[in-house]
Parts: sequence; structure tokens; C-alpha cells
Amino acid sequence: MVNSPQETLNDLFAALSDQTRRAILSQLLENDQTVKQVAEPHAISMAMISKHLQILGRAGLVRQIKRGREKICQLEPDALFVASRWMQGFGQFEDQNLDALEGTLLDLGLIEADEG
Amino acid sequence: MVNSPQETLNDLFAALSDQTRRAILSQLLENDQTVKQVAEPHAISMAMISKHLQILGRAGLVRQIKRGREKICQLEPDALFVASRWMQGFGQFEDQNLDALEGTLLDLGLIEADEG
DNA sequence: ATGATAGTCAACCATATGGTTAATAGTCCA
DNA sequence: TGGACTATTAACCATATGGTTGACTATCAT
Repeated sequence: MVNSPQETLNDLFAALSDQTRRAILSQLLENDQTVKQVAEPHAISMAMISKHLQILGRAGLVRQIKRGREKICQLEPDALFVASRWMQGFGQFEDQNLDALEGTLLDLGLIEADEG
Repeated sequence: MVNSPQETLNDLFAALSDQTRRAILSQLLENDQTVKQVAEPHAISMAMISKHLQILGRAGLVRQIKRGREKICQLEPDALFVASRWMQGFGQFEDQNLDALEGTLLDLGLIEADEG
């Protein structure tokens, strides 16, 4: 079941619309963590953390790798790029300039094409 | 009642998590529209469009100006910048690199400041 | 004044979400 | 083997959301 681009954006933005989930992403930016470790700073149940991680997983923002009885959670920041790209359609703010820049940079060979 | 930064991001991302609302933003990117005009391409009731516009308004993405019996809806793209900025905290994806690169390129004279 | 038009509000429905606690499935280890 | 630990699932609750229809307010035009 491959999601449509619209559904992908729905899931992405919905995943980002909760502070706990954004905090989890920040934690995972520092380093990979087990579910337990992810839960630690938050005053909510493990069950809820598990659900949040599911939502982040559905959005493609977090990957989980089973290791023994633990599960390692890793950030997948490329998913954010999709959302960022969508936003760049809305000209006036500075990212747009960066977007325009990308083509130039590719031409100049200063960056690599990594179309996800 | 000033929203906390977290609540601001909640509202922003939640507003973006619905395709109808994203479509409305795209419409308003083209030109300002009355509520009626906003509703036209969508197969849902005016009441629902009104609600969507409320949510977009709460997120700071759309402003409404009353003109006679109509209400003109205008895009406020600066709000997107807040969300975009938040995303840029997540280093690994290329915007960040582009951002860092921009200064270098300016130094090299390969691009002009604030180019379109 | 009357009617048509633009927009919002209220009541309602179904479903999703953030949260809980309790139960369950795996895994590690003494 | 049995207990401790990690993580998910199930059942439940309250609230929010996307949607409807119908009533209502305000404005425009004849």
C-alpha cells in the first residue's frame, strides 16, 4: 500500500503537529535511542510513546530496528525534506532562494544530486 | 492569549496536515479570493470551508478582510517560515547544507545575494 | 421592502487522537 | 526454569476533527 503524495504529506505534517513527537525527533537527532530511552524525558506511559513512534514511523520520520528485546529508534530526516520541499512552493520566504540555488549548485558540481 | 512557540508549531503543522487546506493555500498563492471562490474547486460545503479557513487563520497562514458581504482571504506565507525554520534544525537534509553553502558561494562570487 | 447572495454558527455524526491501565509477547539472565 | 525487563496490544475515556444539514446574520440589488 503505497501512499499517495497527498497522504504522505498528511501523515508527515500530522506527525509534526505534536510537541511530544517533535521532542522525540530532537532526541533522535542527538543519537539513536531505545524506546525506553525515548520515553525517559516524557511524563507519559510507554504505551503512548510506542504509539507516537508508530505515527512517526508511518510518516517515514523514524525507523525502528529490533535488537534483542530492545528496539533502536533512528531518525530518518530525509522525510522532512519532502515537507520542506512542499513549503518551498510558497515563494516569499528564504528557502525558496535556496531551492533555486540547488539547480545552480548541481550544475556547478558543488553538491551531489541525492533525489530521495 | 499569546500562544507558546510549541502551540504555534502545533497549530501550524496541524493546519498543514489536511489536503483541502493545503490546496486552499495554493489557491491563495495565485491570488486573493473570497470564501466563495475558495470553496469553488472543492466538493465540500461552505460551512466546512469556513472551518478550514478558521484553522488556517489560527495558524497564522491566512488573513481575512471583510469587504461588504464578502470576505477576502489572503495568504500569510511568513507563518510557513516558522515551520521551515524548525525543520532546518534537523541538519542532515540538504536544505541545511544549502544554507551553510550559501555563505561560501557568496564569498566565491558564484551567486548574488538574495537572488531569485 | 423583498428577495437573493455571502458567510458563520449550531447541532449532529463518525472517526482519529492523546491519554490511561492492564494484559500479553519476546528476550535476557541467574 | 522462572523472574525481570522491553515493547506492543487491547480496552477504555475524553476531546478534536472532517464532514453534513439547517438556521441565522449581514449585505447587496431591484
